[in-house]
Amino acid sequence: MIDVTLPDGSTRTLEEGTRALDVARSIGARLAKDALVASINGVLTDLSHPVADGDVVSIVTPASDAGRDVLRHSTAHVLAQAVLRLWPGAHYAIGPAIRDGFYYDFSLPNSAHFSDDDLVRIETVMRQIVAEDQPFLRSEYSIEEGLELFKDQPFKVEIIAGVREGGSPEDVTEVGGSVVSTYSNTPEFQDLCRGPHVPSTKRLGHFKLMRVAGAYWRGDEKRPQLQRIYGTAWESSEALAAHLAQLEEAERRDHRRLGQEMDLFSFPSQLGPGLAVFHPRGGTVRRVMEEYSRARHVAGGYEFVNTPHITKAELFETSGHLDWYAESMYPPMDLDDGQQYYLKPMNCPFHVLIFNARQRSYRELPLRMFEFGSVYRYEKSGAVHGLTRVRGMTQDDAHIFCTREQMAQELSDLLSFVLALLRDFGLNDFYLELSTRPEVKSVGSDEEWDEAEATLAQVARGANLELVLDEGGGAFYGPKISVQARDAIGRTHQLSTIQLDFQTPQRFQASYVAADNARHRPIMIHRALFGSVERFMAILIEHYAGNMPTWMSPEQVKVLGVRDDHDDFAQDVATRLRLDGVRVSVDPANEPLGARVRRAKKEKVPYILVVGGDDLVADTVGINARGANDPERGVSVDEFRARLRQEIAEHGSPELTRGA
RNA sequence: GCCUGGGUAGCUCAGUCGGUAGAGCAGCGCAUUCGUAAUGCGCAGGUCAGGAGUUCGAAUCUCCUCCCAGGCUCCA
Repeated sequence: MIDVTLPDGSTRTLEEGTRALDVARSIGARLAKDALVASINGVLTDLSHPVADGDVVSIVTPASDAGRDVLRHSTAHVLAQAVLRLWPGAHYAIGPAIRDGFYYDFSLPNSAHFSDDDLVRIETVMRQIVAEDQPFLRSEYSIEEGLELFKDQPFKVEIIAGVREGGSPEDVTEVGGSVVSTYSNTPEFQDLCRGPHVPSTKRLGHFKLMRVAGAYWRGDEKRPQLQRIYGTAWESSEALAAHLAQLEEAERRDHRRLGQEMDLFSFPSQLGPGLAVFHPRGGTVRRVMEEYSRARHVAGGYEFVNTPHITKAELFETSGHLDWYAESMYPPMDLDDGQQYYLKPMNCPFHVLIFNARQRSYRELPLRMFEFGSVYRYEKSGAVHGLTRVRGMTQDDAHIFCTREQMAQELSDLLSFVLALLRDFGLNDFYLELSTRPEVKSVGSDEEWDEAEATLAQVARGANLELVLDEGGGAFYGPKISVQARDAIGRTHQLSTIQLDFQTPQRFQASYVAADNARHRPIMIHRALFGSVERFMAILIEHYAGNMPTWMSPEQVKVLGVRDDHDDFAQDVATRLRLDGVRVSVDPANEPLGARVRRAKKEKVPYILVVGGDDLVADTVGINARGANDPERGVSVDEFRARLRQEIAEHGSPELTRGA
């Protein structure tokens, strides 16, 4: 007999030769029925795996992160089986579980491609395989046997051979260590895989194939491009439906769609990809964002600077950007005197020149220079995406020059400043990411990097937020903290970045005179809070689903007379609001009231004021607020003005706090 | 940049076999005067992304270019 320990600490005595599934049965028939895989001493295994004396065993069911991963991975195998059934001779590469689903990469005979119709056919076959209730059977082979077994599958051979030659960690994972493990559910289909898998295909079924895409083999653009099929899979049809509903919600909020509908901005094709124009309404949102940011920066002790959009090559040679990023810079303009001029992709070197414009004293530090700096980056044509990835953008960019002694305090003040500003824009669910030195593509000594990383890590830990490590994700000149924010539908966006840089001041030989009368090198902090104004606006539009808080709304109030003999009073109300600084317009009564209310609602105006005969006499308005169900009648104009002034001043968004 | 799929009126879309363009919304005009999500009638609106080719004839077939979408790669 053997003893195993369960997650609650209890033990169970079972016969020798017992499998994980038997442990589940010993706990309960219902659990045994739900069980997908087991975790033995923290390692996920098939249910058929034997347990030994002293093992700690827990049973993994579908409605858990581990369970969903297994479901998705097993569904990917079924996808591959279906594709091989439909396209004999297809080559299959890898098919992991990913967030919300799975994918599998293929190469079809005669360089054929999947079409959208093919997805339907494949899904049909997958459902047949599920209905056939095929078991997932594990086998183990030597590497040589594995090479023979998959001799017609070049991608599998490459993976196995990779393991034999030392192998990348991914390859070892794929294969299952120095033993080649495979899963077959029928003689028809066998796949190289570490596992574990669900006991049988019958346990799958709540999945949907989503799309076809090209993907480079091993993620390397110099390698062949494979055909990738993406799918999503869940533990129940309800969970699947909820996921699909979430995708629809994201589509409804898409800033590109809302930007069009709300007349905020557009991308004229005459300008080229990734180059946006802001229409008056979008321009208003943008202006309000920038004005508020400026006011906060003034209060935060920043000085305002301005720099040109083009520069001689020398500047970016000195900064080092041309060494690493020449490909994603617009090509240079060759001018008459043989000089090359570049559009600027970054503001930092310009700000260093301002620092260097005269001798600096330690008394001036920290010196904080801020600029809404427009930069141009030649993003690959396939990479541009709405306002979130553009070729021309404006960064809310600042560079802080300070001493080494000041930097820890400055960074921690800065982090508080950043979070406060983001909260003012209505984001309040954050975590931090610490990005360290890149393996290639970096400059500077190990000591400098170690000090910079240690300082940032200390500051990040002090913020009392979840902290995630992003190994090797730093800039070439220094490590960074990035602030990640979760939006209203739970997606995360990388927003602000704070980078610590010992290199650029050296490259530009920046210095200040300290109390000891000697020259010292300042350190430099790069930081952008919005990231870019364009991208931040896109994130806010999606966060609010277009219902911008009143203080940011392009139009805050629309006044509607009931009949045209009320239009003069409507104008009067609008004029009084305008004197308060409110963005307001009147929609005259040559259409029925219902039609005008409907239009204003579709425009997402926060307040629709309806004025009729009663209001004209009593100097009141009827308030139809965005997100509210019933209009509020007979509110005095002055009362409404006071409420609105307060709401705008506090940056409140009442319809959100009302839960509408 | 690569793979796949797209581009028809300001927007959303229809357009049969290759026979020369259509709806709804928006816009404009007239009528309507109305208390909270669509008043009626009329008018106007198009180099079918652009160019070349095949054809008696091209929105439709072929090629090239531009732009968009979803991925991959990249993201200072």
